[in-house]
Amino acid sequence: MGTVIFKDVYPFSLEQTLDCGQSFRWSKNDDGSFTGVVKNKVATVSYENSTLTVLQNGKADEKLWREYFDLDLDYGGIKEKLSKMHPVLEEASSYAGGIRILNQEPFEALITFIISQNNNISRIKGIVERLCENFGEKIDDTHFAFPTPERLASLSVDDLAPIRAGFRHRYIIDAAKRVQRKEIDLESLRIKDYADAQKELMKITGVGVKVADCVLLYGLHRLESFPLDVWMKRALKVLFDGMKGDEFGQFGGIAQQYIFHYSRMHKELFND
DNA sequence: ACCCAGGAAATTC
DNA sequence: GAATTTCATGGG
Repeated sequence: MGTVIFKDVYPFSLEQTLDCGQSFRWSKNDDGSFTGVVKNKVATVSYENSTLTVLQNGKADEKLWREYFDLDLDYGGIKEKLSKMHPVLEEASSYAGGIRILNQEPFEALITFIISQNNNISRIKGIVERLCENFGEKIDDTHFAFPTPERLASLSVDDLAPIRAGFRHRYIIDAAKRVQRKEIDLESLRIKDYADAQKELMKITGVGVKVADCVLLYGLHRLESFPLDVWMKRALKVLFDGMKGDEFGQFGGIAQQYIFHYSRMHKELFND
């Protein structure tokens, strides 16, 4: 077992970061810590007094967790900037300001957000769990790595029946095959022109604008991405007087997460 | 039973 | 080409 400790981590909230619909692989423990799988590591993460502690299997990997939790970015400063843009964003930033945009693996982000379409978060988690149990490498008794593109590309649509993702099965296979054949190089999308990167992802059957934006934000750390789902469309209309997603600037993705979390926790704002 | 879900493809107008 | 319907499944 390895332990990694990060001090003076602020602003930060495990709950807001790991249970806000950007990753589907973390579960909360009774003591407030979270346990999940990143790459081939099982980790239990806790946060107290501005100290983030990661307990993982294998050798302590400081760099991995620093990147995963985006600890080198100045969220305090970004929060301040965003707060000046709009009064409701100031409110949302103050409410959900502990969120970090995770650096998830691009392929995992691609597949999980394909699964997310026309679906609800609790069911998405179940499907992703079954996907890993069935096709991911076993790490310990109860934890499995996310399946590789090669493994998923080797499957037929029917092989995915046990995960019960319905019409999305063929989308998952198509995505895995394109990545495995290197028709799509996910890493190259980190620096590509945003519209081109979007277009590239949308070659995959089952990937439209919204899923592409999520992959770019959560898998490739394109912080200007502003995914528009049903919640966000509602929020922009009701709370932001019809503002458009591209009006939030280079850290729009962070603003989007603040607004998404704030809106989900304040459903009463949308009872018209 | 019903409605909806971090949408996108397929069909119809 | 734009608007509507369909797609599988199950949480609430």
